[in-house]
Amino acid sequence: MNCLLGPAPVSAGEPGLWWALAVADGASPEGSASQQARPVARFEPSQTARIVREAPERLGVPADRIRWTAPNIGGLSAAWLSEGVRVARCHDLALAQRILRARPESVGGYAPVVDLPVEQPQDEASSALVGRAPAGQSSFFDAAELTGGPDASAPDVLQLAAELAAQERAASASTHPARLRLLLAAESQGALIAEEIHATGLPWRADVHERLLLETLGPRPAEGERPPRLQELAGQIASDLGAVDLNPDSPTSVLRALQQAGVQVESTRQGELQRWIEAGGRDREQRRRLLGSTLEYKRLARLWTANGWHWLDEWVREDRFHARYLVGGVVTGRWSAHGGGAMQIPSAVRSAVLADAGQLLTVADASQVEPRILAAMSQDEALAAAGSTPDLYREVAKQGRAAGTRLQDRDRAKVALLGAMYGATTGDSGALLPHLRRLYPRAVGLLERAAAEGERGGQVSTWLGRPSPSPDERWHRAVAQTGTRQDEARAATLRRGQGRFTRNFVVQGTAAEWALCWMGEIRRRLTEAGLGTRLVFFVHDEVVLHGPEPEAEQVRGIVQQAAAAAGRLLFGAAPVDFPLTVSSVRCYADA
DNA sequence: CGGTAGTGCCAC
DNA sequence: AAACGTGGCACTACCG
Repeated sequence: MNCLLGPAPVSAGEPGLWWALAVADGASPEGSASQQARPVARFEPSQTARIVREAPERLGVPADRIRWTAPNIGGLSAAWLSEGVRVARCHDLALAQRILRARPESVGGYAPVVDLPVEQPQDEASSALVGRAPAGQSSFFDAAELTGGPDASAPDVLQLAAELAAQERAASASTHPARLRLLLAAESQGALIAEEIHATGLPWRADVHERLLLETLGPRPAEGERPPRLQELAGQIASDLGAVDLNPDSPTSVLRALQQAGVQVESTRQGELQRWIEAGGRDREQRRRLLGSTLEYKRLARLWTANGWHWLDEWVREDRFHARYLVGGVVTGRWSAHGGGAMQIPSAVRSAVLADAGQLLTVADASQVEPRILAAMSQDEALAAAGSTPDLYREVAKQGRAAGTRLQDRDRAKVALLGAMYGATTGDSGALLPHLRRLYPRAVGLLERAAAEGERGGQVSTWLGRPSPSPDERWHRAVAQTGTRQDEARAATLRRGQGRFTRNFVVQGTAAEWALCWMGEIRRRLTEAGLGTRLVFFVHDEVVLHGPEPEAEQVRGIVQQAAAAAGRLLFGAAPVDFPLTVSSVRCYADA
């Protein structure tokens, strides 16, 4: 049972009111969506949480059978959460539309009934405004509030019903309807999860973080000044390199000073400086001493600027870091994060992530997801066999040795596989590719077909059916331009680049789908078990949960079962395992 | 002066 | 300097 939420139709003459519309499951016959729909409530848009609470009784349906349907569910969910209301299932019409319209011809020529752009979650400033307004409004209603007067262009609930029907027809018309429906459900569930993670927040001890900063950088400096330790290092660099007016924050300035001091590098990157030191032979120690202060400055300056006092002021409130995720924010379907750099919390500050008293953090990290995904997608039996062991790379090396290839050890196996998925052509991984192809023709074949499609300018899809974006008009023009040798070189470079993108897209995107299903399964199981433990953080293939210590053992089991269930959801009787590293700890840094 | 490209580093 | 995928973010240098 779908329950649609949206503005009353203009014809009803109820401006400013919303309706809840019950729509039976399954694709409705064309054009009859509104006839099958039954209005079950009319209410102020600030009352959606109440409507959600009352719905099971009004509809005579258990709460977990109701699929709440609206564009940008995240905005609604934020209001529901603030009133302690959590829903089991939803369908986000905007997120679904973004997936379906990316390649209409593969979903029966889907055309949106109404345009439903995916909205960014509000930043802190505008959510403060929303905080003064009655809770429970959808984001487009907020927009109307802020600009004064109702938004006449906001689609009404009957239009939304027609859109839902169009989306269901599109899913049915796709090559793999069940997979696409799973993707739309998982993406929608993601919107709920992202909002819940944001609302709950990752435990973050500001005092511990501040002590760390004090110990490594010295006391907090006045605004516009460097911390003492960095100031000291700046002086040290200047004297080591014999450059008086050196600005250590300016790569140009540092590079000039380095070159004048006889350091033969082309950039100031850490890796290149390290390589120069290592290349020093007998002089290595001397070189290390010469660049020591520069390298140390870079390390500490990064901590200061990215996760220093400013970051703490801005992003940590009452010992919680509230990560803002954008579901499907990356073209591949990965989540991105907005604000606070949630997807790049460096290991250096994870010691400030500490469970509350009596609680534990359960941290689960999925190992080697992408090669396992590749094995499952390509149904490459040999790679799948490697993927059914805890260390896929080690097993690949074993098979490589047995077959007499150059994939002799774990490191080479890893470099070869990662290189194949990224489209490396040079160096070790390029040289190992033929060996990998010999061992795993189906897996490498899948990657090479995806790359070829990209080079042609075509689209590829993930396992569940998320299409890659088409290259834009400029790309096509540039690729068609082959008048001169330079044109041809440029066209070839662009084609290869697009090929690398589509090659990686299928694997990265399918891995993101697995992770989405994993989290969805975790969420469902936590709810069904009635636990107080919550998801509080997510980074691509890692989840963090926070909850009462006595629940931890059960939670570890749930996280494990959810990973296996995600594998089965995507690939059926999964030919590969998705092993996790799971631990329950007081401190994130100890996981 | 604000916008933006370039640089470099963090995460996966 | 690019090579080998996806991002965010902070800083400098430069441009209109």
